[in-house]
Amino acid sequence: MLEIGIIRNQKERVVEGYHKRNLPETAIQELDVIISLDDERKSVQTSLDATLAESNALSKEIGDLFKAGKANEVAEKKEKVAALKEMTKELETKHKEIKDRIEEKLLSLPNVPHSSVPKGKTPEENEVFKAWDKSFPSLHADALPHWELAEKYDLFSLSLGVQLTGSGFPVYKGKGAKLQRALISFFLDEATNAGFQEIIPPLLVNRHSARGTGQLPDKEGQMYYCEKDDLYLIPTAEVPVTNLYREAVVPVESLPIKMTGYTPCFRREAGSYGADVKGLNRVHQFDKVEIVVIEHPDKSYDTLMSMVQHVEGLLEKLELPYRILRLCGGDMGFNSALTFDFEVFSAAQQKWLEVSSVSNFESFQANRMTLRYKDTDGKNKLAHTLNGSALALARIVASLLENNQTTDGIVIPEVLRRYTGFDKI
RNA sequence: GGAAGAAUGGCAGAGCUGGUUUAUUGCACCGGUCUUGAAAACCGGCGUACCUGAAAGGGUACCUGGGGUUCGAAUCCCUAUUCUUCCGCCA
Repeated sequence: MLEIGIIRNQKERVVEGYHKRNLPETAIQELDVIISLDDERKSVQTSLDATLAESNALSKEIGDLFKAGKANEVAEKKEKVAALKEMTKELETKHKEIKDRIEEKLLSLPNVPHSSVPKGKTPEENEVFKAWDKSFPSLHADALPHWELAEKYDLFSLSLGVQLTGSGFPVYKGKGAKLQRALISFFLDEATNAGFQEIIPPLLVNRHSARGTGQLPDKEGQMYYCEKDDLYLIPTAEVPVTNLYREAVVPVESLPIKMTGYTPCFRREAGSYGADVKGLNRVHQFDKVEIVVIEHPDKSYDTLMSMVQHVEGLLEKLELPYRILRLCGGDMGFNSALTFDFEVFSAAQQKWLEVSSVSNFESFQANRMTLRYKDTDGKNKLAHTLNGSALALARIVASLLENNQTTDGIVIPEVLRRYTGFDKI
């Protein structure tokens, strides 16, 4: 949720940013509506506070009269307070109504893109921030896509998942299962070695948490929901891990707070279809190691770059061909101010697969969940939050299988062998 | 699942027979006195959000969340949530 102060004081920057996102003019006009609603809110509060002050004073006088034994003089004052109370009620209702309307409008506005974000509507307009300048792996003639490799080596099965649950819920088996576990351990070890504290969070969250990181109301339809208990299955570890600091005030010295967590992720992916959903390209349940940072506003962009480097390191170590994109305004998520996407090249499918997304949300999430730090001047200020996948498993597995296939098996990257215990599938 | 009790400021912990209450006190923290320095002792300060104001200041709300009674509620009533203890069930 955008800070109302930013809308009031930096309106030009907001408008410019929204143009980069290609928002319709009606969305931009909302800014003025919000400002005038906020003006109204202020003036209503001024009268409300004055009315309350008057009743408070009268009540005190009534108390004093009772004590002085002048109960007979009380009636008139009581009537006055009763009249004030009517007024208070009206003003309170109005005040709440305006506040709710402002909140509702603020919730519907996306974050303001960072100045480096390119204008654009579609993924094609994303900027290649770092291209792959080495050669792609050359596969043998009978190279297979990962879903066929899975069958050939009995690594995972989507049809068994259908039997148990439905489409998009893979069942990993044998070396396929071990490979999952190896990747998770590898990613977690890399993150903890880089100073991220490991967290194992719950996989279901309440609506406050879903709202805190911005999944609600924006992505309600993308989450699995347990109606009976009013809980959501997490679409990413970002949700529980960031919400550990919901409504917290942390000392400035404790920044940055660096956390990592492995969780399965659940996504309904409503509306997806076609070739993109083949194999592990798009599934409803996948494993992911996430990194989350709570940072001082002055340092959040340096931190973003160090997170990008961390993810790059992982892909280097896995020896996968990758590139980094700086997302354009139109392709960037609702909450983000700047996002770098990582894509790995799948040699057998001949296409790039998104395996990580690293973003700075600035104060957008922090404002929604009131996550603050106590500054050296003693004031509480909104922190910045950042997160990134490091990494999402299913597509890494897909590209690993495809890129590393040879005529006599699939080669496991060197760094993973101590986790898998085998060097070839 | 059943029964009883509890939820107060960074922490501990009063108030809870309704009326000089943001709230006794202790610890922590900050400033000062003393000291060569530190500790101790003593003195002073010490919540958050919003409104108003150039500022100093003034005002309002907040004692888990929501609702109610009352001229007036931390204090009474209802409700939700969480925690503790006991009983039941159980990986």
